[in-house]
Amino acid sequence: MIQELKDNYGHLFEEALLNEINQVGTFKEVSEGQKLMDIGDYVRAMPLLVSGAIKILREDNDGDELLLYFLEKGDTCAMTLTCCIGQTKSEIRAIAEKDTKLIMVPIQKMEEWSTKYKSWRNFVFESYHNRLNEMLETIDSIAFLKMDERLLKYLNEKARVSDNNIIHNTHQEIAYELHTSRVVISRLLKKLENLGKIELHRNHIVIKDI
Amino acid sequence: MIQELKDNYGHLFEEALLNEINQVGTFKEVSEGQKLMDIGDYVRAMPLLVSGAIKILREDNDGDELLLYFLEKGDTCAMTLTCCIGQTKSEIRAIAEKDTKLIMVPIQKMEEWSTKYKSWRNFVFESYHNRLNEMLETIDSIAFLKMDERLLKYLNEKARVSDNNIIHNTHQEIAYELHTSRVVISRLLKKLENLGKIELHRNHIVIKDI
DNA sequence: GCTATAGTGTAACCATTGTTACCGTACACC
DNA sequence: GGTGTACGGTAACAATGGTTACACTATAGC
Repeated sequence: MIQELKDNYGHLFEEALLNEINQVGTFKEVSEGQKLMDIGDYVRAMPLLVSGAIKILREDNDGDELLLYFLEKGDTCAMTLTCCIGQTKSEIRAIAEKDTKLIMVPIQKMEEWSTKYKSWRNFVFESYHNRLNEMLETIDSIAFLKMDERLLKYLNEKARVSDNNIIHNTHQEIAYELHTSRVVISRLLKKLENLGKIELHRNHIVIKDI
Repeated sequence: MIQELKDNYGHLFEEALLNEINQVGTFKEVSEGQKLMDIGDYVRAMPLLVSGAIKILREDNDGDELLLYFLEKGDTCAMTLTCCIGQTKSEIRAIAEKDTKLIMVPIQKMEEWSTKYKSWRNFVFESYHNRLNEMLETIDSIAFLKMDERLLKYLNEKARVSDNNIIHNTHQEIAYELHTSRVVISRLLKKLENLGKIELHRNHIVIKDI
């Protein structure tokens, strides 16, 4: 595990902290589609992403979903951080977007490291910063963009995260994440195909012109 | 200033920290409608709210606005925190919702106090936590609610923040903050009046049934 | 009092998105 | 190969919200 740590967090943390993480952290692999956390769950450990990607979703009382953002390697979940401290329940759902490796750190260490390591404090603050900005991005999209623009942005983001210009999703799945209906997505995708931006196939979409 | 500090932050911070804040902080009063910070501004000090309220707004490239949330006494601006550290520009606009008193703390102290005072660290984390949750609330509203529900929520929130069931705003102003048009707001307000929930007057609205 | 202006009410119309319904096709499973 | 199911295309319609246009009224400034 120490190698993964050094590769992904070596530029952030000093040797001593890396060693501490190595001692108390547990390595975890999750496969695509697996749920890491759900709304209402209590949080007992903090994830440090080593590889892969995790999507963070919000859900309302009627069960309607909405994709908030993705976590990638080098990221951690800011929601978790605050939940740890306040002992509150999770407000979001986390699902592996693809096969993902992460290191789980027990929450008790949070406080201790915040005192001891400046790099840890900076990492935590930076994390909050990134997450807040991603939330702003999300708000911008929902508030200011029309559905076709949101869809295009979504497709590009998906392609970027999966590092692949082929998106393996059904129209229904896309509709869930953008909180709209399958028919609307099919309609807009067809329009994008006619514009030459994508190619539609059963169960996957090829991004041609990003 | 020390009295205001003790009244509003005495339960959070220890004596020593209160004294430090008192020494390096500067007292500031802003009147309703005054702009505290704009998008693109660099941030040099961190505000601790003593009384009043500040509204936080987001704007897109076309100049369309959207209300994100309110800051009230005991709050600080999490955006500021991250901007301080990263030396990045503000992503949001802050305008006094009513006459407001605050204490400005120079950003250099942030790092120092984070090492020295556990209560400061907790305050900062708590702050992030609250702001993230407020952003989630905002996302919920935009994504899952219809305009009439959003309007009702907005009116209630305004009434709560101003501690007054009379809201002194024109329909146009409300439209800006909800990112819609004046006509839509007038239409929906009239509907709410017909339902007996509010009373419409020139330049103000009375909330009857919250 | 007269006038200009800001604020509000309302109708008519349009654009976008959501809903329902139905069809054809690919694919897995038998 | 036959069948059931999931996936996607599309039409028709409804609902919501945005736009334009215009009328009326309260108020401020003269």
